Formats: sequence, C-alpha cells, structure tokens
Amino acid sequence: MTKVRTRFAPSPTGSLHLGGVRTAFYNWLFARQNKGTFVLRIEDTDAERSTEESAKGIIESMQWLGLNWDEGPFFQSERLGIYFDHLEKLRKAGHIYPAFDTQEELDEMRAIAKKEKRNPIYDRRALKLTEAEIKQKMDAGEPFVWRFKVPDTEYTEIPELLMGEPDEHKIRNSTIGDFIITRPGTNDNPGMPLYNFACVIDDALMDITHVIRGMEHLPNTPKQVLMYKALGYKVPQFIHLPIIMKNNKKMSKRDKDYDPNFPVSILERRDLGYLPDATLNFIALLGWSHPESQELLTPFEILENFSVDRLNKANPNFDEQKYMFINGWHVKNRHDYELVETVTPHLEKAGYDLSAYSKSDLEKMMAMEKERCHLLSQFPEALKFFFITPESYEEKGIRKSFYVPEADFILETTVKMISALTDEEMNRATLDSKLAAMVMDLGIKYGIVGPIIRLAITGRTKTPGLAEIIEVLGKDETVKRLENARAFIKTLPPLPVESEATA
RNA sequence: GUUCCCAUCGUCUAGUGGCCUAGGACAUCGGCCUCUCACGCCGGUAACACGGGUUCGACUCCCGUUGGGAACGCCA
Repeated sequence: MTKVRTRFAPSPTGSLHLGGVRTAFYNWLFARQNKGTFVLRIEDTDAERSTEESAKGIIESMQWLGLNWDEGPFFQSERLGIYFDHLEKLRKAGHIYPAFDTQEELDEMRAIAKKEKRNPIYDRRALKLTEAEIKQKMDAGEPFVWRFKVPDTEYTEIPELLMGEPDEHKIRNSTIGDFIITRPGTNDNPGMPLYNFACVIDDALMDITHVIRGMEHLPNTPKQVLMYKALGYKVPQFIHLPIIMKNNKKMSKRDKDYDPNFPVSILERRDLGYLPDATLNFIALLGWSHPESQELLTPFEILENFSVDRLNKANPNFDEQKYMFINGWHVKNRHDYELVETVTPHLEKAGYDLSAYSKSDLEKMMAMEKERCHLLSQFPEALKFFFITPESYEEKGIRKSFYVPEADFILETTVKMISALTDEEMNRATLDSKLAAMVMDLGIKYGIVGPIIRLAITGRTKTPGLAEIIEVLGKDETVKRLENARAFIKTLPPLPVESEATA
C-alpha cells in the first residue's frame, strides 16, 4: 500500500478564506491520520492576479491555524520548465494542437451555442488547419494557445470517493470539449500553463494519492483524468467536498450582501478574535460529524475521529451563531495565562495602559470575563472599567440604585469596610464574606446593596462578581471610586415625576 | 440552456430496512441557579420535499417530479 500524500493548492489571488480553510484542514487531517504527507503548493501561474502578498497571507493563515505541511511551499511559477517539457511530450504524442482563434471568435462561438441551447464546447476548427498553415501562422508570430484533444472514447471515469455513484463517476467525453492548457503565446514567447495542465503535472510529480478539493472542481476532473492518461501518469483518488454556503448562496466576498462584520478572510477572523482551534472545530463540522455526535472538539479530537465515510454530500450553510458559540466554548476552556497572551494585543489596541496591573491581575480578569466573551475582541469593552475610571453611570442603574435613599450611607459603609482591610484580606474569599457580613449588618437585601456598589465602582449594571472586581481593582482605587459615586449622588436632582408616570 | 451534484427541525447534523413515537447541537421560548450579567442545569416548540414502486416492513433501496447548488474562462 502506497503512502498517502495530499496537498493544498491555493492560488494567491486574495486572502485565504473559510472555504479554503476547510479544504486545507481536510487534506491535513487525511494526511496526518494516514501517517502520510501533506504538501503545500501555491498555484501562481496567473501572473496578472497572483501577488506575493497573498501568498504570504496564505502561509501566515496556515501557520496560525496550525496546519503544518511537510513539503513546500512549492510555487508553480518556479516550475515552468517542467510544464514546458510536458507540453513538448504531449505535442509529440499528438495529444494537443495549436489554436489561433481570437477572443472575439470564441465569444461568438459561445454566443451561438447559447442561442442554440447547446453546451458551448469548442468546435475543433483549429484542428482543420494543415501543417503548412500552422507553420505559416507560427512563423508569422501569430499568437496561439494549445488545446488538448479529447479522445473519442465514450466515457471518462473519475475515481471519486464521495460524490456520485460509489467509487465511480462517468462523464461522456462528447460533453467535455478540447480545453486550453496554455495562455496565448508564440514559438519565441510561449504562453503560461493553465490550471488543468499545471495542476495535473504537479499532482502527478508530487505523487499526490488523494486530491481533496471543493465541488466546484468536479467539472474539471474529467479533463484532468484525461491529462493524466495522456501523460501516462497514475490517476489519483478524488474527493470533492460540498460547497460551503451562506444563506443558501456560495460564500464569497463578492457577495452582494457581504457583511464586513463576518469576513470570509481567515486572517480577518483572527483579528476579530476568533481562535484557530474554534475555527477548525466549527469548519470541521461543516460536512463532517463526530462518530459519537460530539461537537465541541479540539483539533486533536477531530484528528482522532476523522474519516472520509462520515463526510456529508449536501452543501452546508455557514452559521455565524454557531461559529460564535463554538468560539466562546474554546475561549472559556483556555487557560487564563494563555488568554492573557492572546487578549493583551486587543487591550493594547484599545489604548489601555496595562502597567497598573500584574500578570496575575490580568489572569484574574481573564477568568472573570472568559465566560462572557465569545470573541477575543469583546474583552476590551468587557474589561474597560478596570482601565478607565467611570466618569458616568448607566442611566438605568442611576434610577434604580442611586436614588435608593440609603445609597450614600451604603457606599460610606462600604468605604469604611474596605479601608479597614489589610493587604492580606484583599482577596476574593475574604471580600466575599466581608461584603456578606456588611450586608447583614446593614439589614438591607444584597439585591439592593450589590447593584449600588457595582454601579459605583464600574459605572455599569452588568459585570462579574463584586469581590473579584474589588480584589483586582485594589483598595485605593475601589475607595476612590466609591467616594466619586457618593459625590455624584449628592449632585443628583430630585427624581423626575415623569419616571413614575412612564412606569 | 447544457452537463454534473445534492435533498432529515430556522441552521449544522445523527440515522446505512425493523432499535424512530426520528436523536444531538446552535438559535429560539419557558424555568432553576444567583448581588447583576454571563456560565451551567432542567424543560418546551420545531424536520424525514412530493409521487410512485421494491419489501412482511422504508427516513433508510429504485424510478420520477419538484426544489437547491456547481460548472460551462486564454481564472484557479
């Protein structure tokens, strides 16, 4: 049994998007699981659209996701000699022929085909050219492309593992048409190889055993199989994955209702605070399911359980809410110290000064908020009150808590209690019991006291627990804020009558 | 239009002829927990596209209809 070899072969014409991540991940999984080899190849034969920046972005994305490759990255632009050698081989064997048709002529042919409700396949007019005619045109420097002569055998069989009939997929050759394998060029200045050509040569030469890619490539596959055969190479197994949709449409950044809050670019997702493990977890579930129906998985658990026969054939829809939920789960299950590292850039980006807090303080903040934040980018807002002393208070909270007649007295009592604490007592557990005892003494319900203190020290009505906050905030800052709030309450105008009326 | 692919709750899915009165997850709606929020826990609503076969028996197999998707590039 030959060793499994898979590859991910993106074109560097933009950022790696979520659909590409799925393809890359499945290839990676399949290789890793079979103790095989995973190859990264950059398909940059389209000089017009390919950019170095995109290639870098793709590599960065793969690294960020942890999808490590064993060979590559190979760049097709550096392998042109190989393709031209193969072109020569095909030419000598009579598998290809030059075509001098202009773009306009081809457009016209397609228009006619459409009008006649036919599949627009090439009519082989260039095949009628005599040797002499061809030579004359070539010598004159007329640009031409190379077309592959599709054999007249009735069917081409695709070894497809997922789609269609089990293990077999037949396409009628009459529906294929002689496809172009190079861009236009002349004898002196040959045209660049095209996808269906370069891809086959590379997959063959790189000994790829399983080609796992999106369904949109299924119609290319018979052409490629024909190419393998013409070249005398072994045809690999194909696995065509269903296309990831969004609102039942192909997910794309060219989409009309594309929402920048939900980017398709994986690097943009990263900047928004999505975690690589969560991304892989969510993406894996788009078309694959765990044998025991578990859904919250680490990459390792996915690897342990992945199998091609649990792949789904129908196009899945990309569900942002589930992605967010899964991300939240992964955030929640990260160690606080890891979170400090990944969240710190987000806090700095928000302009916060972290110097007032120790590493352990920051870890405590993570512990406080990680069950609330589904995205890393939500931490700055959630943690804002630790870095910025509140200058105003939530309107709703003021009405509900600061207008309580005992509010000032409660805050005063709290100030006294906190001030009397030793440094050793400034910990969560002690603060908890001290607060409870104070509430008991006050004889007022915690449900009233708590919100008043909360609002005073954070300016908000919804936060983590009071003891945790005070512990991290420290004695001085807490007291300062409590006094601020007392001063604020004194400036409060009498409760407007209308608020009663509107209630 | 042509060729190809697909079809279970709103969404992702389990299901490979009897275990299905169709299971789980997200979302949603109730409730519990609680100093708030969140987390967590408990519970509810919600699906086999339709029509024919095959079979003792069909969500599962076959055919058709309908619906959805992809490709039809001198892009990949």
